[in-house]
Amino acid sequence: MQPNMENPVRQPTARRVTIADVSEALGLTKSTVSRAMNGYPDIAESTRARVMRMAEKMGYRPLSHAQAIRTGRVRSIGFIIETAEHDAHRPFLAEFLAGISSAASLEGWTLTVAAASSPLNTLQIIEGLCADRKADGFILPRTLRTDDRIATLRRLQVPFVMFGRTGDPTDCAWYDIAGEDAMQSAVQKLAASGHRRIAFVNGGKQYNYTHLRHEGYAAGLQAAGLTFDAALVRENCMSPEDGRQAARALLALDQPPTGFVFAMDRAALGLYDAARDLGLQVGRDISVIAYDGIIEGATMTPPLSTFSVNIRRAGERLGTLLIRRVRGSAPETLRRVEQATFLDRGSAATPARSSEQLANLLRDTAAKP
Amino acid sequence: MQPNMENPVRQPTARRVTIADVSEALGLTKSTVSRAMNGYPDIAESTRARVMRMAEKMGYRPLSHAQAIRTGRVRSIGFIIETAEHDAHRPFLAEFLAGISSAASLEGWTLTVAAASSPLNTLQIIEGLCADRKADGFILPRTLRTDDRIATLRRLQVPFVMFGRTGDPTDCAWYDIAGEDAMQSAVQKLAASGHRRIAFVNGGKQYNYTHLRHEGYAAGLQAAGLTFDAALVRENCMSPEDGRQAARALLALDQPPTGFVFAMDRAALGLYDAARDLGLQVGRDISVIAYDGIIEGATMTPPLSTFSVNIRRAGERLGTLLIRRVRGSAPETLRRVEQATFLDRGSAATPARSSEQLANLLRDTAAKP
DNA sequence: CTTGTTGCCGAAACCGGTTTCGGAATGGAT
DNA sequence: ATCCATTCCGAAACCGGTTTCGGCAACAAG
Repeated sequence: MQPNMENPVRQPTARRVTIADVSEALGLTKSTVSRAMNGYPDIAESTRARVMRMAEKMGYRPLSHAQAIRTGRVRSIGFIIETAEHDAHRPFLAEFLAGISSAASLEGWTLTVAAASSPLNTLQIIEGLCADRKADGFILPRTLRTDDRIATLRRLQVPFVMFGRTGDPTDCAWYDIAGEDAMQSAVQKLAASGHRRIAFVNGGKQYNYTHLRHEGYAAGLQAAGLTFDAALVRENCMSPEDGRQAARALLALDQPPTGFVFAMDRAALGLYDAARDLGLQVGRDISVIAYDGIIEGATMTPPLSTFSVNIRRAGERLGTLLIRRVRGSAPETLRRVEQATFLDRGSAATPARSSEQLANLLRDTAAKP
Repeated sequence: MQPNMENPVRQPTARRVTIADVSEALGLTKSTVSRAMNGYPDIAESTRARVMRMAEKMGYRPLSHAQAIRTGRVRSIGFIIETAEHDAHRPFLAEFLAGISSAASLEGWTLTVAAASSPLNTLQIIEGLCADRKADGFILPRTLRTDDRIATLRRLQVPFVMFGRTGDPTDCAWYDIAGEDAMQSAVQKLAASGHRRIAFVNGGKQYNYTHLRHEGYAAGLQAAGLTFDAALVRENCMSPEDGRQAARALLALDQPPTGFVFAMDRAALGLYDAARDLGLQVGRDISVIAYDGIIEGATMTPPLSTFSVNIRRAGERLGTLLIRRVRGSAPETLRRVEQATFLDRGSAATPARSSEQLANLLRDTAAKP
C-alpha cells in the first residue's frame, strides 16, 4: 500500500547496473567483485583485472549510499558557510567551492554544503551532519586563533582539514598560503623602492593568519633595517570603509607613511578613496601593496599591486587532502603551505616625496579649501 | 581481511539508534515502525503516536542513505555552479546557498553542490549526479532563453525548480522576481522627477530576465508618455567596466539622457566612474536607478538607488519549492513571482539640467582641458 | 451462525552493496 | 606420498532501512 503522497515523481525506468549484474556476467559472486574493486589483497590480480574491465564495459558504478550503509562512509566532503561572518570571503566562495568540488569529483566524491548563522550554530550543524553521516569529513575555512570547530570534530573523531594553520596542531591537517612571507616581501619591496615609513593595515584579530601576517610585516621591517613603529599599524580592517579610515588616520600622522602594506585587498580599496579625497595619487604620492588578489583590484587606477592567492587551487588542494585524511593518512603528512604570487600592477613605486614632504603637502591641501 | 589501507579513521564508537531498537522497545516490528513514521494509512493513529513518541525519546533518526537504497531518494538538493559563467552572481552566492540550505535543513534535507566549467559540462555533471543518485532534484539559477539543462532534466525525469521564468513552461516550476515591474517603475520614477531622456543599460541577451526587463523599460516609457528611442538602449552590460563604457557612449549622444535605468547594480557602478571622469555628479547632473541591491551600491556617493532582491529568501523559496516538487506536487502549482524592494538612496533626483543643457555642459568640459 | 469486509499489524523478502568465514585447490617441503 | 601453508574464491550473514503479502481480529451484513 502506498503512503500518503499526492503524486510522487517517478524515477527513470532504465534499471541501473548492479554488482549482481557484473558478478553474474563474469560467473563470479558479488563478494568477489566487491573485494576486487575495493583492493582486497586476497583477490588474484588477473581476476581483479577481469572484474575491472567488465565493470567498465557494463558501466557499473557502485551507489555510494548503498556502500555507506555498511561502510559508514558516503564519500562526501562537508563544508559550512557562516553567513553572519564578516562578508570578506564571499567573493572567493564560488571559486573555492569549485576547487573543492572538482577535486572531489576526481575521486567520485561530492560536496555537501550547509549554512550556519553563528559560530555556535556551526557546531550544531557539524554535529547534525555527522550524526546523519552526511559528510565523511570537513573543510574548515578561516581558521580562528582558538577554534571550537576543531574541538568538536576531535571529540566526534571526524576528520577535517583546515584552510589556515593553527596553534595546536594535534590531529590537524591544513593547507595554507604563507601570508607572512608575502607581507615580509611587500615591506622589503617598498623599502627597496626607497620608502622609509611603511604602514601596515591588518585584518581581524580572531583569525590566526592575522597574527602571522603581522609577524611577516615586522620581519620585513627588520630585514630592511627599519624600526617598528606601533603608530604605523592599524588592526581589524576588513572592508573598504575600514581601509579608508585607516588610511586617513595614518596620513594624518606627523610622520605619515609613504608606503602601505594591506593584509587584504578589500581594505586596500579604501585607500584609493582616501587618496582621492586628499588629492594624492596612488603609485606616485603613496604606494600600496596588498594581499588576496580580488578582481576589483585590477580595475582600480592604478591597478592594485598584490599578492594573489589562487583560491580555486586552494579548494582543490584542501579537497584532496581531506579525502586522503578520511582514507587514513596521518594528519602530520597532510600539511601544505604555498606561496602567494606577486602581481606587480603599478600601485607601488619609488616615492615622489619623503614622509616629511608628504606631511607638508597634506597640511597645505588641508589649509587651502 | 582488511583492504589495502594505511590506517582508516575510526567512526565514533557510540552506536546509533536504529529502527530495530525502536521497534524492540515498543514490542512492534521494524515494518510497523517504518510505516508508522512514513505516513502509511494502514497504521492505527494510536500506534503511530506511540511510535513517534518513542522515536523522539530515543533520538532515532533514520539514515537517509539507508532509506535511499530502497526508495531511491537521498533527500538532497542539487545545485551546480558554473565558474566559467560571467562572475556577476558570485557576490550573491553565499546568501543564496544559505537560503537553500536553511530551507533544506528544515525538512531534513541537505544541499549537494557541484562545479561545472562550461554549459556542456553542466549537463554532464547533472547526468552524473542523477546516475549516482546524489540529488533528488535541482535548483537551476539564471534561466537562459533556451536552456539545455531543462531538456536534460526532463529527459531524465528528474524534478527541478528554476530561478527565473522561461518561455516553455512544460514541467517547469520556478521562483522569480518581477524585474520587469521594477524596470517599469524605475522609468516612471525618473519620469515623474522630470527626466525626459531616460536610458536603459541592459544585461546579457542569453538570460531570459534580460528580455523581460527590456519589456519593463518599454512599458515604463509608455506609461510615462515618453517615446522609445533605440539610441538610448545599451545591451550586454554586466561589469562595472561595461557600465562605464555604456554610460560614456550614452552621454556622448547629441541628446544625452539625464536619467539612467540599469538592469544590474554592478554595471551601474561604472556610471559613477564615467560621471567622475566627465565632471558630473550623480544624483544631481544625472540620475540613476538600478537593480539587484548589492552591498557595494550602498557605499557609493551618493548611494545607489536600486530595486533590491532578497537573495537569501529566494534560495529559501526555491528550496521549499523543490522539495515539494520532489514529493510530487504538480509544477503548475509551484510558481512564485515576487516584487523587488525599492531602496531610495539618493542617486535619482530631479534633473538639474535638461538633456540639451547637459549636452552643452559636456561639450564645454570636453573643450576646456 | 456463516460470510464478507475492514482495520491493523507481523513475517519475510528486498534494496545494493560489504565483510566474515571457511574450504577447495595449489604448491613446496619433507 | 604426505603434510602444511598459501592463494583465491564462494556462501552466507549483515548493514538499516522499505515494501509486499498475508493473516488475525473485530465487526457488520446476510
